[in-house]
Amino acid sequence: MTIYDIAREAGVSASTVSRVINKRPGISESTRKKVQKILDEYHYIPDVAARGLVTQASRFIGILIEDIRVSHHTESAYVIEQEMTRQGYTCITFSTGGDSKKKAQYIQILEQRRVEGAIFIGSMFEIEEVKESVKQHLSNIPIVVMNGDLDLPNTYSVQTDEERGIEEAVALLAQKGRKNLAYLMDVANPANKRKQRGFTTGMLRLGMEGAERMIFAEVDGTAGPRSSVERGRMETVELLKKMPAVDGILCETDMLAVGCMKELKRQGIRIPEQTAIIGVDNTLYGQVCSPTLTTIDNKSGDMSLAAANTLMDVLQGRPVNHRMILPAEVIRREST
Amino acid sequence: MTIYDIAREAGVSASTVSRVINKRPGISESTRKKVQKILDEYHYIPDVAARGLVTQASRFIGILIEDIRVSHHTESAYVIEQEMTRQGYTCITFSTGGDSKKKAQYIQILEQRRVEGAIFIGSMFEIEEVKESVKQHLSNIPIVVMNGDLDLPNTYSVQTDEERGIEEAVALLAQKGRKNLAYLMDVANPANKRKQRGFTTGMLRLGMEGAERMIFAEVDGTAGPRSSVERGRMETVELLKKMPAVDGILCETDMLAVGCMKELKRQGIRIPEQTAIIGVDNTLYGQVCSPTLTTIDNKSGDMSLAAANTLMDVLQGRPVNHRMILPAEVIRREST
DNA sequence: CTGTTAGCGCTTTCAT
DNA sequence: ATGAAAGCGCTAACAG
Repeated sequence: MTIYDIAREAGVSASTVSRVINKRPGISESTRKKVQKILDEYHYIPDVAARGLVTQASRFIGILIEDIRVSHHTESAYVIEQEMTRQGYTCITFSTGGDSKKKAQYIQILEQRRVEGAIFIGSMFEIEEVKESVKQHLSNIPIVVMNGDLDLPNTYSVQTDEERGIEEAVALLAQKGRKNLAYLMDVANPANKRKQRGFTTGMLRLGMEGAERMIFAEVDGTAGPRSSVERGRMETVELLKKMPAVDGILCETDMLAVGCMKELKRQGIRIPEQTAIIGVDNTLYGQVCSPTLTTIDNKSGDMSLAAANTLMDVLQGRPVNHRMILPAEVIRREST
Repeated sequence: MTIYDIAREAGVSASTVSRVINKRPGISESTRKKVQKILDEYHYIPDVAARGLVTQASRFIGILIEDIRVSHHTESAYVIEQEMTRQGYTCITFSTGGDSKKKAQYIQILEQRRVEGAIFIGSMFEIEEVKESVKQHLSNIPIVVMNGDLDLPNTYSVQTDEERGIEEAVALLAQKGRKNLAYLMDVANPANKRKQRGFTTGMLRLGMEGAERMIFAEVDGTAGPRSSVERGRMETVELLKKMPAVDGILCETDMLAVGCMKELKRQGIRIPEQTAIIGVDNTLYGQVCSPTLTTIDNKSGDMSLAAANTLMDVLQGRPVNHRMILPAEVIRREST
């Protein structure tokens, strides 16, 4: 079914049909009715790709995520997709994985599809290869980076102040009388570097010595949820050997914290009496485990909405800041 | 940058450039090199929509999910997207929500985008409105329904035998000496109806009387992960009132089971000594909670792969069965 | 108010 | 081996 088939059937020209479809003014009510009837009869739906070819608008938005299975990424993808769909755009979403070459490949796919804008979810996109690829392939469409920054004329950054959130968490631990704090790290990426800095400054600010020494182990690789739990467990084994007096542990992610708690419980260490635990992300896992987990909520829902809105603003020519920072919030539960 | 710009720059015709891009034979090595050089220089990427217009192939696959935030749906979307991307297709994924009218709307969007195939994830698509909409808008492309069936000439069904899995779970409970079994239900949908039937037959087969009476409460609405946990908790409150002697509870989903366990623990009921619990879905939540949850693995990863493969098979003209059923597996953990 | 024409970026005969 | 021309389904001037 093409517009010509409809036109022939209705005894009018293709442009008239087009006008009816697009609700353009300047058409007699009678022809409109006549054409609409045929349209309905055949359940005609226009080919938006063909339309896009002439209007030069794909109505596509590209979304790149490192791994959609990570729960706060899922949440982000969901919020953005809902919002964009509501605005008449269609989202093309890819889980790129950790590999930077692959990220560049996906950027090419976005160009192939002529997306009108893009959102990159996660600080792992804050790397040189991506920046270069964006310059080459997506330099004239707006791109919003969540929890990261690419610092290009066409990129916008929406972040949560996790660094500050971690500082507050350190303060909370200190206030609870904890003296021997450790920081458990997950995968190395820019956002996590910022969190780590938050721990260091938080410690220094409270006059706690040897912050460096207390930072634990850095691991490379991909941050799958299942692997993070296991890593948390293993890091805790090591931690307890090196620092038996530890009484407060700050974990870079909830999943890490969940693994950490598993091991502490296995060794008969009571939470929070002997050791307090704090995670990051405010996932459902932190509510499901027991004791329930104190966590730093990085407001991924708010951030996602802000990202979607920012993109729409740029797309519709409204003025927008290139950087936007939302506050994080410490959510207190049983583990502290 | 269009193919004509490249052609002019290289001093050849557009068709020659097209031939180089598509690696067609019958072109001299020298022109190929010359053209390729310009192509690389300008980082040229073809517009697949324009290509699709002439080749009549969008290379799009549509994916409809009720809610991508439900963890086994996320997993499915991930597996399918990876597989399809590997095959050169691009996925357009939508979270449709529970509303059946909305589902029909999304089907229209898939037609607008001229997807070449589609996968519907979840039994909630097994409804008349969807079937009608598919007949009207997607009657000539292959559609794979996961965990459900639409029973149309162009639809294919891939399912896990959860019914049988539940039967086995009932047998496990009986074998552990449990006499007073209850079945906690989540949201009403076709897949859950099948599970419920599994419980009933499982009970009857073991000669356990009054199966009906033991089936608990049916709730309508959307099955968000957070709401399911809360519902599990509340249903358990009711259950313990009506059936204080309950010593084995089968929950329709892990999330429900997690909520159920939360309440049992709150009331000081020991798991599994006093009451054994079994969930469905084999989510990470079941590994994170304590005690860890015995669950029925519905193999969503396998099912997703099977769905993706089935779709590819049809797309490439290989013979395919219209129905495919995979076995479920009971995973034993601490809660039994 | 409606039809004719051209063209979006690409591929594909058909000539040469 | 290469180019010219037509056309995919649609919209957008421009006429009338």
